[in-house]
Amino acid sequence: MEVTTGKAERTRQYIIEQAAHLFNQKGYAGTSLQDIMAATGLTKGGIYGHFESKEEIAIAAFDYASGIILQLLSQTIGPHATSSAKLEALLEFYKKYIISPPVTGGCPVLNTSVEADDTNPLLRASVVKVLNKMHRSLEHIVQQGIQHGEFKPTTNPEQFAILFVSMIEGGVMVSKAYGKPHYLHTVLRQLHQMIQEMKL
Amino acid sequence: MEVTTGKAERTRQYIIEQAAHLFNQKGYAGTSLQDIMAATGLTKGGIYGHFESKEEIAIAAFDYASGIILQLLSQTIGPHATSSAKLEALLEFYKKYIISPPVTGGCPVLNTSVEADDTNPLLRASVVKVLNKMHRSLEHIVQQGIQHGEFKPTTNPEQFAILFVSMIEGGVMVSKAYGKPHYLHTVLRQLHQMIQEMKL
DNA sequence: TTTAAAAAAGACCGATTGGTTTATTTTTAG
DNA sequence: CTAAAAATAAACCAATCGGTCTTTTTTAAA
Repeated sequence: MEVTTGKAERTRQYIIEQAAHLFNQKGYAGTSLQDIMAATGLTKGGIYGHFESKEEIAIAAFDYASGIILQLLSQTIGPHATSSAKLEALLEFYKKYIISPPVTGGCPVLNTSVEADDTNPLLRASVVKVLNKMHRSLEHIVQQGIQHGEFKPTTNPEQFAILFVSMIEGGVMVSKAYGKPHYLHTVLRQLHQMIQEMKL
Repeated sequence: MEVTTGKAERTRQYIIEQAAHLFNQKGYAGTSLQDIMAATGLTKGGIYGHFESKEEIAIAAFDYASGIILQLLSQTIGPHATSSAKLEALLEFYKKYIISPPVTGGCPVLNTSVEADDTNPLLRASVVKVLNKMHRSLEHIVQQGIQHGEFKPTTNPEQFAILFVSMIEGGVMVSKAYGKPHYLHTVLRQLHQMIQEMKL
């Protein structure tokens, strides 16, 4: 009976973690096996003992990176009772996002989506899965808010979810381009106002 | 006195045009000289007679691609008299954007920004220049709208410009990830509403 | 039409790419 | 403690990378 994690699994996870930061900064095409070798301190043989291809590493790395984000988002909304408190907490989370992103290189969903949408169907599918989770989670929060008489019944949960994700991803892109948090902050302020207007 | 364009200049322009579509789809790192050779029908020698490096091609290609967008945006707002008509015309422009993008691969500003922000300072600088132009143009439209008594004097032009660009870029990213225009359309509808609320 | 100059072809370069194979080391279970 | 198994190193592979150089072709002016 297996109690502790085996060495292989730990090494595999270590490779994924290091690769995630590389891919998120330099992209899939821009990251070489040499880069991953240097970052992990492993040789090619050591790496290919755990993965079949560079693509498999990339997919695992994206799942890991996006998993971190999803987990942090979950932790962020968890402690709050009301829907508006959950949404405001998310805004606060993203306010810190640019200054110290959980995964170096910014938002893995944004980065991977832009690189993969025309070139890598598997990665694109992974991106869509994560976007779906984010949308569903936001829709659920708004839905709850309506049911609890916190938000106007005319509020459209799907519409809000799309706006929330699009605005934040766009704000992250612009802020990263400029290297200034100010742009994302403006977007977050607008989202704050939109949340207020949803309230009864 | 020079009347017509020389052969060299025409070929250079042709390379830039072909490369622009490749870079916009596959990215800088994902596009090889072989790709450009295949797309142009030229050999390496023919290409490097016009450019010193792949990076020089990439920068010229981005300037070309973003130039097309800026020109189309200018043409879009040109014919309209009022500020709100100009802004609504922009929304209409972006509605068609995903279905038939002027440059294959989506938005060059989004694509180049995401790939270059951590890796290529020169390309990033080019992106910032284009973003500045877009922001200034939008600010000017809103400014005019205020001065002509069309928009509320409390309207913040800079804020609107940031929101406009961020929302559209974010909407484009999500729509391209899903392969469905619906997401961008939702964003455009929200922007339409925001424009209405700016009116006196 | 000739001719000098410009443009493009194509061979070539070393370095690097993703990936494989074999030998060696390390781990782990009996 | 030991032997089987797992993990890693390191040499190796063909293909491709971005880029250079020389030769040939094309262009355009005289």
